Amino acid sequence: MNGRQLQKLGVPDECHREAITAIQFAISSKATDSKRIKTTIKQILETPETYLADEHFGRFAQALIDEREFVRPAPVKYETWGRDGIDQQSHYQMQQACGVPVAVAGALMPDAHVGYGLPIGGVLACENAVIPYAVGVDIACRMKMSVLDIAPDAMDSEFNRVKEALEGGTRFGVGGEYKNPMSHDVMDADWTITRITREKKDRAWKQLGTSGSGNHFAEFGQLTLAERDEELGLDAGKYVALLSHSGSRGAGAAVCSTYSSIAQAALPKRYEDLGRLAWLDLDSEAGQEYWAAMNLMGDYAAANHDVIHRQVSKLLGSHIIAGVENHHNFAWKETHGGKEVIVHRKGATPAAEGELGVIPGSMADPAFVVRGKGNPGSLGSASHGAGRQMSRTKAKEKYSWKAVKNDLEKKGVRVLSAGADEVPGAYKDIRQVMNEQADLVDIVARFDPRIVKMCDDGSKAED
DNA sequence: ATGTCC
Repeated sequence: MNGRQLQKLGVPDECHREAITAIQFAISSKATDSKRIKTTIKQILETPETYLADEHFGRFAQALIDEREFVRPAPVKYETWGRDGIDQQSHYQMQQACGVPVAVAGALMPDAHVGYGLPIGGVLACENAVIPYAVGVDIACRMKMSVLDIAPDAMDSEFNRVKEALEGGTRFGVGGEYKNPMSHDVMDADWTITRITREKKDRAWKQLGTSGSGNHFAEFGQLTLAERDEELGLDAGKYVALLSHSGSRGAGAAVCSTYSSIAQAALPKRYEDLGRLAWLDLDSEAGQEYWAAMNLMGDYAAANHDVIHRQVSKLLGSHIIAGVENHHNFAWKETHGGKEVIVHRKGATPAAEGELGVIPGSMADPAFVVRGKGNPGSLGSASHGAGRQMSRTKAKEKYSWKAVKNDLEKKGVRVLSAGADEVPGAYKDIRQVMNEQADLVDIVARFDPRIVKMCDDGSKAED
């Protein structure tokens, strides 16, 4: 008897394996034959309780009862920051994520918006399991800020030199790569830990020092500290800083899709609707592979920013005197409520007590260097930006890039290239978002963008 | 956010 025949008889998919085992056992021990088996199965389906002690069909009967009694665990509760600015669809996604059977806690950040699987701005803690799409496509998408030893007025008086350093120090575009790859220790790491990292190593090497597309950027701006910060090692004052937003590029995306496909194929039938929220048990082979690959992508993304900063500062003939950096698409083993859990932050900044991070606004609005407060409700997290208030398509319809560019120049922000879908008006107000998460982070310093480089989408930044 | 084979 095959799966199709079992299905026709009304045997639930979840019990097919037990049914087939039982039938084979019963036929081989001559307790039944292929002519009578249909009738037997029908009888068991009617009253499984009476077959529990049956030598051949007991386990099948138990599986049927378990299946009938199964109820999904209720979704775990999650706290939301900035409730008014978050759409219903993001809440729907977060609720569904909280219904994943391995989920133990969740939180939604004030910049939340819809994503694949877990919303962007979503934080989800799971027990001994990892969800590739709760880390995100761009594994270890992250921020890095370097404070340079040059005077703030250089961004005006030596604009061309600064501009050339920015343009020469990184590269944008989906397939963006270098013909002659940069050198970095991360390429000496073991990339054979998984098939996909082994296959993508060469491309990853060529993509070292690149910025990608979408909301990624590299920019110069003025960093302002109202008072000295010991950890940063900076006195109160104004500085020039380089801020970059990039991730693990093609290699990270390949790791995500490879392991989410494995997870989705293994999704139990009763959880089929969870789709991209499919998880991998950390004790499974695939789970361990993903974890190792994710961590390699973390090191690689950090190296990617390292190369960008090294190149830009070298071209400028400057030195790095201080810095802050953090992943905002990643999963960590952490202890919350006395229990070790896997905390996924997808578009969320780690904000444990005392932890430094960078939260960007938009090209016209400040980024903030923040220090975490370790709020247990957000699982020690904060937003990773202002969050979109408008889709990319809508932003392109509503705004004329030329007008926006002129407006920005009046505000003292020079955009070397960008897409019309990244206009400041497409984002929520970062100051309001910061107010909404005042119980998650303290502001340490403010960074005002001055010279901005993003991926050109075709709608020219140059007139 | 990425990159083009089911």
